[in-house]
Formats: sequence, structure tokens, C-alpha cells
Amino acid sequence: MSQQRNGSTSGSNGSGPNGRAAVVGVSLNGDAGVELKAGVSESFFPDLPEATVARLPEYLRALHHLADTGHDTVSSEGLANAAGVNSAKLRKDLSHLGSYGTRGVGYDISPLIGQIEYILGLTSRRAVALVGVGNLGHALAGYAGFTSRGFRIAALFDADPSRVGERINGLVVKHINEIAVIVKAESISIAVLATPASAAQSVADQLINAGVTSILNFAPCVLSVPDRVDVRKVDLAIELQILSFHEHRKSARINGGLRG
Amino acid sequence: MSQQRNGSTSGSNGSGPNGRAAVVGVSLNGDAGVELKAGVSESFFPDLPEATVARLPEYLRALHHLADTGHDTVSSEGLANAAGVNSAKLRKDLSHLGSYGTRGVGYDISPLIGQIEYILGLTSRRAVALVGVGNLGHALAGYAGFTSRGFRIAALFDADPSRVGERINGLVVKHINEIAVIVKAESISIAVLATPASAAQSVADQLINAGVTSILNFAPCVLSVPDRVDVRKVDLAIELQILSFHEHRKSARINGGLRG
DNA sequence: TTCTGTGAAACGTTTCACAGCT
DNA sequence: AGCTGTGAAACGTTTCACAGAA
Repeated sequence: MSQQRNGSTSGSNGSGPNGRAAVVGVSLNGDAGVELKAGVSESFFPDLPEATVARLPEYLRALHHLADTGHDTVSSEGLANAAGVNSAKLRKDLSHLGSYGTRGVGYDISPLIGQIEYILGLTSRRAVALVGVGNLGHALAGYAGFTSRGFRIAALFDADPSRVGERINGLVVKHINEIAVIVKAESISIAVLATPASAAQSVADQLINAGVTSILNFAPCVLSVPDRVDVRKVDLAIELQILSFHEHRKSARINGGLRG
Repeated sequence: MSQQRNGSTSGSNGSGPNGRAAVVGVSLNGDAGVELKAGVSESFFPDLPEATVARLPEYLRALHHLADTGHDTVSSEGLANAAGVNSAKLRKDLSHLGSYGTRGVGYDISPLIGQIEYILGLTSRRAVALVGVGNLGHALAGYAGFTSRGFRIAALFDADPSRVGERINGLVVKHINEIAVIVKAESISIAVLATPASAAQSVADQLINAGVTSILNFAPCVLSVPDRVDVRKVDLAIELQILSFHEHRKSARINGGLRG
């Protein structure tokens, strides 16, 4: 959701005060049709359900894995298993992208990878700024998955002068008062926020002023942002608390003796 | 949403092969009623929608913040803003917990905190195992939010002998072949998986054999687990890819000139 | 009057079941 | 015969709008 998305989440909008909104996943309005054939890399933008969008990256990962292990075709059942969903859902999702399957056979992996990467905007490597190189931010700065899955960390920022100047993975940490200049210079539109909660809103405001329109927020707080800005939230303690609920429910079942 | 859903994500189950399922968020079946009054800390288990469960931690965080800043009552509008949702949703969610509001006034913060913590199973600090103290795992081991929001990291594991024995935050890293013994000895039911994807399934199997029934998975792969085990997935690259989709859509809007 | 609690409507998502292409 | 693509049904979630308690 989620969305928080977690989701899944993934979620919906709640209007905040004075025209700002705390947003996790935004509704889709475009309704241009899908007219793309395999191999063609320009198309109008299909109108995808948000739940589908949230699953495309998992399909993409599964498809890359299949391609790497020598497959070039896969059935809806096979891809669904690899992605952890059921096959009806997978077929419905992929049907929104246009027709990449052959009845009686399955899906052609390579053009399907191309189409999903196109839809997700991964045809060129996107520049990402990371703000907050403390405990967690430091680890994120070194996370190989960013690099291998379509992104490039283009700038690191921190408010702490003692951390400014530090070199991480070949990048020098800049002070947050350089956000405006660097974000504009590098045309960065996505930022990862790994600051303490107390600093997050102020940093988000600076990022948005500088032109950032998508934020991945690791700080445990709600951000208030304009409608045009997308925010997704990742909160480790929230994830554990949801699991804790399920643990509690399981033991209530056993102790209460009811309903299995 | 969930999962996964996040998913986020929150989400639903997809049956896997031979009775195993890749699970992100599990449906609720109990239907015991809510009979709890403020201050009483035993109750039957209410039948909460999964979407509500996923939001309770955010309400809890907001409530703690309000309590810390001297409030003892809050309106649905006020709490909803603090939690980033709309007030109708908040009221519906809280109505599932029983009646903690007073019409014309608002909600009593302190008993509401107590009830949410009870429902989430946070009345005693839960022991958590963390497997994989590489780049990300190391940061998670030091994350203060675990400690401050109801959890206690009770054990650290890694497969790499050169990391075994390292001391992090007062805990010594153990080898993963000690999982069975330590998880049982410490009655650990929740584990955080921060291993490479290639090791994740095998480690998950060991954890589950040892008695773990909830897993927070940071590895970019689908885990196959028995139905009784809950899995939530956090994948940083997936979150960025979802944001990338929205970036792509925004620029398609502008370039295509259609629909605002 | 104010603000919660809640039926009912609206909406989005998932699942079913099968038509139809290969 | 096999497997995709898809209407239609089922389900879950959100929003509306207001009854009714304080």
C-alpha cells in the first residue's frame, strides 16, 4: 500500500490544512489508451490502478530473475508464483499494459521487461538525493539495490557540520543549505529522507522548493506537502507493530480457545 | 496494502505450491466483540479490518506526540491531521476499538493509547531477532526506533564468520547455525531479515523451524512460508520505482499536454 | 451546538469463470 | 488442449451524510 504503502503499502490521500496534503500514492486520472507493440518504446500513458502500479516492480524483479536464469517465456502461473501473487491478479495487471502474452503459450519475458521499465520510467537512470547520513542514511547510501535497479544517488546531504565533507561511496556529503543549488543543478526530482523526525518537515520543504516532486520518507512523522508531490513512507517500527498485532491475535486465538 | 501492502505495503494472500503461501497481511477471522472500557486492560479480540490495523501504529505515534506536548483530549479532526488521514476514516477506525470518544468533545488520549497498545500487543516489550548485520542490518541493529516503540533486539545473527563475535549495541553477533537454540531460549517470535536475497529463503526456513511466526523481510525476494507465518516486506528499490512511475506520469502529462 | 459513531452509498480491488485465440 | 484476456460477481475500503449523545 502502500503505504504505507506499505504498503503497502500504498494508500490514499488525506487533505491537510491550507491546500496541502499528506500523500501516499496518488490517484490516476489520465486515460490515454495503450497502443504499444513489443519493441516500440514510445507510447501514451495507460491508466493503471494504483494497486497494479505497486506490484509492477515485483513483477519486474521476478522477470529479470527469470531472464537471468535462461527463460524467455513464462506462464501467468509461473510469473505469479515468482512474484508472490495469484495468476488471476497477475493477468489482470498485465492486461492493463497491453498484450504481451500469447494464449496457449505465456508471456515473452524480454519485451515485457521493456514495457514495465518504460511504464515505471526506468529507461534512464534517475538521480536521487539522500538527506541524512546518520545511522540509517549511511547504510542507504551504500545500498547496492539503488544502483542496480534504476537509480543513481547523485547527492548526499546532512545538517551536521561534522558529517559534511565525509566521503561515502565516492560522494562527498554536502550541507543541507546547498540543497537548492545542487538539486537544481542535477535536476533531481526524487529524494530519500533519512533525517530525524524533528528535521523532516523542514528538509522536505527545502527539497520541494528546490524542485523535488517525490519523497521516500524514512522519518517517523507525517509530511505535509503540496498535492503535486508524492510521498511514500517507510517506518520500520510501524511494520513491526503490525506484525506484533498479528502475533497478539495468534496467541489470543490459542489462549481464548476460539476459532482456528 | 500490505504486505506487503505496503505494502506496503497491506495486501492479501497468494497461495504458493504445496500448502505454502507468500503472505503479506493475513485476513482476520475472529469476531469476538469489543466490551472494553477505558482503563481495563483485558478484552476479547476485536475483529479489525486489515487496513485499520495498518493505520493504528500511526495513530499511536500521533497520540504519543500529542500526549508529550501536553494534550489530554483530541478531536477526530485533530488526530486525523496528525496521522495524515481524513477524519471520517479515523472515526471509523477507532469505532472498531470500542468507544473512546465523547460526542461534542473528542477522544481521551491516555486511555486510547492504552487500548491501541493493547490491541497491537505492545503491553510487554517483544523480543526480535535480526539476521544479517551487513550494510543495512548493521544500521537496523542500531536503530533507536525499535527500542523506543515496543521492541527489544534480543539476538543478532550472521552467516559470515568474520562478523560473528562482533559487538553491536551491546549485543554479540552469533552465527546463524545458533538460530534454533537462541530463538527457542529467548522465545523470539518476530525476526527481521536483512540478508542478501540469495540467503533469505534458507534463513527464513531456519527461523520458522525455530518458532518464529512473523518476519519483516528486507531482502528483495519473495519468501515462501506456511500459512501461520506472517511476512511483511520492505523493499527500498520498489518504493523508489513506484515513485519513479509517478514522476514518469507527471512528465507525460506535461509533455503530452493532456489532462491536469 | 459540537463532534462522535455509523448505516448506506460509492469506489477500488480481487477473484471467479469462461470466451476465445494459438 | 492450453493459457491469456476479460466481463461480472464478490469483497474490502473509503467517503458521505446525518442521527444522536454530551
